[in-house]
Amino acid sequence: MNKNKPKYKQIIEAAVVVMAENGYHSSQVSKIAKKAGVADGTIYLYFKNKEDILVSLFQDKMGQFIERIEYETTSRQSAEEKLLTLIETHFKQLAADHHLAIVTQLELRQSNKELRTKINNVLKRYLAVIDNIVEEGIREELFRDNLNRRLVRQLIFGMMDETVTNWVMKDQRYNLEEQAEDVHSFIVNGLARSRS
Amino acid sequence: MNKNKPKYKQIIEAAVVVMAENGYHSSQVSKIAKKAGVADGTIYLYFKNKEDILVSLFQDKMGQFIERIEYETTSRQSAEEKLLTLIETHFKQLAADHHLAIVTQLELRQSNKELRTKINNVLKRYLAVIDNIVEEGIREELFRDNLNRRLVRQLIFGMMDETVTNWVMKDQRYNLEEQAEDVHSFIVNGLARSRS
Amino acid sequence: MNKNKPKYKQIIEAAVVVMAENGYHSSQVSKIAKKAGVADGTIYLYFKNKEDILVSLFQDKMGQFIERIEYETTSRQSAEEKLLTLIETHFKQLAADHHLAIVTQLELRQSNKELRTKINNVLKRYLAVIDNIVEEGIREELFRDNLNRRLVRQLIFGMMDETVTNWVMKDQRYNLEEQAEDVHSFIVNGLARSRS
Amino acid sequence: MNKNKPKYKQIIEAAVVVMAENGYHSSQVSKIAKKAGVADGTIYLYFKNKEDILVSLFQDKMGQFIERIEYETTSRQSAEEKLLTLIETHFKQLAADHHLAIVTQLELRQSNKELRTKINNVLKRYLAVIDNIVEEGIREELFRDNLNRRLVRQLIFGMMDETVTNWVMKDQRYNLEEQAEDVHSFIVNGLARSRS
DNA sequence: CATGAATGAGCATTCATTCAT
DNA sequence: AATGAATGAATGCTCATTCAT
Repeated sequence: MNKNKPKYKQIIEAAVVVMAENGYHSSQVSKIAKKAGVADGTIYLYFKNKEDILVSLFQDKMGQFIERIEYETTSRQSAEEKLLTLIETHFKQLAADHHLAIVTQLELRQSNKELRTKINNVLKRYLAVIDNIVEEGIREELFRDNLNRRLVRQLIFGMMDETVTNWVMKDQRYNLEEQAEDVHSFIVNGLARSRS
Repeated sequence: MNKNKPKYKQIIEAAVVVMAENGYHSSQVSKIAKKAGVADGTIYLYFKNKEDILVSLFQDKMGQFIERIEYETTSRQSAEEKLLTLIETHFKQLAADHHLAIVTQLELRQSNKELRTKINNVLKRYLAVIDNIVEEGIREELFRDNLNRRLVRQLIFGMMDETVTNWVMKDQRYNLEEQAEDVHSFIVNGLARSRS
Repeated sequence: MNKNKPKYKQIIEAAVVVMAENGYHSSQVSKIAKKAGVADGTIYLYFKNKEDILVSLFQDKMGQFIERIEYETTSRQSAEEKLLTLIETHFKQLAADHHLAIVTQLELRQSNKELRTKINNVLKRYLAVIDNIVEEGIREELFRDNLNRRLVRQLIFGMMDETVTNWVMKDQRYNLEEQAEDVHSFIVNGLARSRS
Repeated sequence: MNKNKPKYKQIIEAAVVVMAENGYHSSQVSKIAKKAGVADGTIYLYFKNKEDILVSLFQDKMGQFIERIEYETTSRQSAEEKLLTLIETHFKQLAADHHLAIVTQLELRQSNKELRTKINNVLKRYLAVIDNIVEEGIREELFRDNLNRRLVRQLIFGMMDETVTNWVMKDQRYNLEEQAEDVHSFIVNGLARSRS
């Protein structure tokens, strides 16, 4: 399997750095190859084409990203705690890797619809994690059950995503992780069973 | 003033259609000119360059979009009603103009950071409208005051935006406006003063 | 006759200034029209096309230029004096009109071969003036008769032209007229009957 | 070094032919590439941009041109002989390469001031060669020393240049080399110490 | 006579991908 | 496996000229 060879990872890492530093439209294959320390042609031994680099990059990085969130949330007891951990871990990971934050929030969104569809497929796994927590909250009778479930998970994702994007657009000048608590509070209240 | 001349509007409308049908990167100036029924060079009598068409398009369309929302919400009594009207009007307008929905949710986001910054400036006005409603809700003692206000308006925008984007990515196959109520409920509950 | 109407002259004068200040390739018809205080379309009531402006400009300005030289040289007695006067008047006129110097020595030479052929036709009259002086010098037994006559007049023109061009290329920073005497001396000696 | 690779030379040669046959303004990069038998993009592996082709062409060709003149004149004994050899070699080389003659005398002069300045820098070396011969003539007490030296070398260059340009403008219909003797005679007499 | 809005042909350059070595 | 020289398609913008008013 190519994916475990060192050059595969070298190219992925180079692509993240090049794209974060130069932007999507200035990330030529030759620039990525140079940063990775390989010849242009070598790229094509590991990736089908340029788009494949970007999709692989996203799969690779988001795979780890989601695994980490799954790992951290599993150890929490309640849905409420799990949700807080999910938000905190989401923010923490992106705050810890500025290059990745720029790439996922800004640069990869400049790709065409086709690439974005593939990216959305990767995100499905994340939406499932969110959904599981919501379901657990409903079972715990913490969350209400009268909202469209598919919608709810999108809303939760949309809130976190918009928060991170704003932080990146503002050049990461303030502390992202501090906002986790408010986002969590908003969501928990939003989903809470109505006052009786 | 060029902006009121008929060709200015023709070109804007053509740009929306061309971009919705062909995608951002296949929207050549010549294609827009042809669809608008003018010569290529005529474009440049009304717009500084290609980017200026897109910025103008967004300002023009979002200007009307926001005005409509301002108009509809003003007549409502409470912050809660205003918020519902805002969400409904937001969804309704995009549901009514499929081309515009594709352009604002998918295509224009493929632009570079510079254009996206200009787009964000236009959106500030919308964020202010949202903020005013939140503030009113706080005065009415309907909404709580213990959340970061800048964050709250972003969260609300992010929820609506993600909802619309998903609907567009799913090829507008379901009814967007039906989701307004759940989004509204989520937000109102999310901001509600904590149970006492 | 169009050529005596005031707008004809306005356009010619505007063309000289615009070309001297902006260079040949940045001298758009619209710029000339603006400087002349007329509409773009008006240009075409007085000139067949853009090239016609430039040819007319050259004919007009060089016509006066040569007339002045003819006038000044006629009053001189000997061929030697006439030649000095010709060189001095040539240099003096261009030194007195910096715009014209730039246009004739640098900008108009960027035109294509066709235009330069027309320009050469205008210069024929000047070459004839030079030739007459050379002929007179031969008759006076001041100049020798063993050189190709067509060549001689070209050489004399080439010397003056190169001198002026260098002065313009050096941004007219030194005194052009001071060089007339040396040029004259070179030519008179060059044509002198061999020592006996 | 790119300059010694065969494609570099192919492109330069193609540029000379294309420019001579089509004129400066009709010398598209694609035309040069086609004539050189390479792809358009290959041009940019060897040259920074279109102007760089033209500057390189001039440096390359004029470098050889001047070297040849330096080589031929060195073997002559007196300044007078050297000057004749210089003129003859100047004329001979351009007469032997009709394409190059058209390009240097007509087409390259249509370039903008910036390119012409670069061209003038290349010519400085030629002016130095002329100057050395003049200096030698003065030391030999063949030439006089009472003329501005910078002016003299310009005048000599201007005479040869004008002669060649006229020959090219007349479609090279007569024999250029035959004129060397008269030009030489004019210059030698022009610079001769005054009769005593 | 005069206007100026409209026209549309024309071109340098980039960069993802290939393939002979 | 790795290289990197070569490829060639694709496009935003300018500006001389026209012509309806």
